[in-house]
Amino acid sequence: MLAGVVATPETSEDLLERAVDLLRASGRRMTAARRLLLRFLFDGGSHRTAEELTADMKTVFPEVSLSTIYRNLDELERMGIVGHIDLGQGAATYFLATERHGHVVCEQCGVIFEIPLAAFQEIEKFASKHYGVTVSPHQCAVLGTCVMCAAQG
Amino acid sequence: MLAGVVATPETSEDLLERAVDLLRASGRRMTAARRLLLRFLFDGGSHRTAEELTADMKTVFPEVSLSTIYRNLDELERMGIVGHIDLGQGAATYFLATERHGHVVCEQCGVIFEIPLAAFQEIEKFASKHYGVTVSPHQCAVLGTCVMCAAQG
DNA sequence: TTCGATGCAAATAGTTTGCATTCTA
DNA sequence: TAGAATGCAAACTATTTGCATCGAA
Repeated sequence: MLAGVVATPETSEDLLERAVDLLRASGRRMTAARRLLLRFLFDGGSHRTAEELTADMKTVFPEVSLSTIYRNLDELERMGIVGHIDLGQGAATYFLATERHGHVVCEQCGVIFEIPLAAFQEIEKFASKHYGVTVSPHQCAVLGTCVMCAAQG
Repeated sequence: MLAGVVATPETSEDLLERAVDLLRASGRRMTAARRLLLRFLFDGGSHRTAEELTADMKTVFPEVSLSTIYRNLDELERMGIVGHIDLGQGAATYFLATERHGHVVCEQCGVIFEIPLAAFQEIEKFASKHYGVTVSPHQCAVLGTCVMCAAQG
């Protein structure tokens, strides 16, 4: 899977601060793994899998374990700090929730493209009008085929 | 997972005929499992998992195996007879490809709602204009929360 | 009678969980 | 020093694959 388009969070400072505050406020502890995960989430590229994040972190902190990363990502997601998309094919990718956006993912190579929420308006309208459903486009990905893969047949 | 809104294929006769023709034409064989799967796909409700389909089929043909169903669904999908969506959470659901549509899925209870492709136009436009990506909305699902689940908190 | 299709069991991938241990507040 | 968090290994779910056998054409 290739690296996707990188989210360039405009408020990543604020978000990090919020993350730390929320952790503190909820009686959680600032452990080495946690601190490092936050650093890698904020410094590294967006849209990475738990495995990729763990691999990166192991270069600095070799004893960190994949399950800790999953547990922390889960927690950060419940706190609204990160989001993730899961295509059902391959691993889920995690990203900072600084800028809410939808996704289009190439089915062939897995590159991820960000789509502004505005483009999801028609879907939101239809879903709410006909089914009373509130959609959360940032948690999903529409599949597609990118130029490169289309060119290769 | 509750049963979703049922697709009411308008051309299911044609599609079944096409399925049989395609199978014959490509040198494939009309086995008991294959015939039965087609029958259950066309007669039963839409949006069912491989496991659900297998369970249904076992009531009539107990020795059928899950792997056969996966293999056949895969084949039928490559032939354009069925489609499937995979939320990454729980099993993928399969449906007849008679009527192309997108999906919105309730994250809490899994009910599936169909969204007309027209509602995906903005996404298609944006993806093609900015990234050169061709999207296939029928193969994806946007997550959301249905009225029932929203009411329950 | 060939070779596509099947059933079964084992393998796989991604993620989650149980539990004894470690470390933060 | 309480109990949150961790690492490790094992469990789990959905799906795929290997292989001997079966059966449609």
